[in-house]
Parts: sequence; C-alpha cells; structure tokens
Amino acid sequence: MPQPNPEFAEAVLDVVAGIPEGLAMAYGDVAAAIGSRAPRAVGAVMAYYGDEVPWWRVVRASGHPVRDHEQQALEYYRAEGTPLLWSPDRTVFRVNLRVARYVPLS
DNA sequence: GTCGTGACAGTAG
DNA sequence: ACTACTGCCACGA
Repeated sequence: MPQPNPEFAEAVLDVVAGIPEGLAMAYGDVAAAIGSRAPRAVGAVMAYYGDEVPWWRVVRASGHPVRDHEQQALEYYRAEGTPLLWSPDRTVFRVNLRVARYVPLS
C-alpha cells in the first residue's frame, strides 16, 4: 500500500476520529466533509492508517461494513449499540445509516 | 503528460 | 437481492 498524501490523510483521520460512538459515516460522507469527491481516496487512507482511528464507524454508502473486517466490526457495533439491519436469515448485516448517520457540524 | 489501481458511489436491468 | 457499467479522483509508476 502506498503512503497517502499526509495532508489529505490528516483531514480524513480528523473527521473519522470525530465520529461519536454508535454512529457512522459513509466514505463519501467523509470525503464531502473535507471538500473532496474522492471516496476511494478516503478508502486508501483508511487502508493505511485505519488502525489508528475508529475505522468501523466508516462504512459503504449501503451501510455494509469494511470488506474483510465484518466480524471484528460486528463486535464493536454490539458493544456500542450501533443500529444494524439484518437479512431475514440473519447471515448478513449492515449499519442502519438512516438512523446512525453522523453529520459533522461545519 | 498517460495509465492502472482502489476498505467507493450511483444507476440500470 | 444480485451483477454490470460508468463516473470519480488521489496516487504512484
């Protein structure tokens, strides 16, 4: 993984660090919060620095948690009481962004 | 400058 | 619910 531009990365990490317990933002939300339209670049930052911030509070626009980290994310969600939506057979879940979406104040 | 890649997003079928 | 396709933009090569 390439090291992202530190300035862009710091802006991303600041936003993510400000997401309260039990809430979440989409990658696109984080990008918009720093005046960018590059959700994929946000993902690149998270892939590199994700272990330094509450990465499980950043999900896809659909509410699906981070790829390949669903189990670990689920434990955080249960601990924080994050509202989840489950498939009828209870095999897959996503964060209920309609309720849990965090909008940082300008 | 071009090109490929990506913890993405939106639309269409 | 799914796949496919397009748009997007930051980065490194």
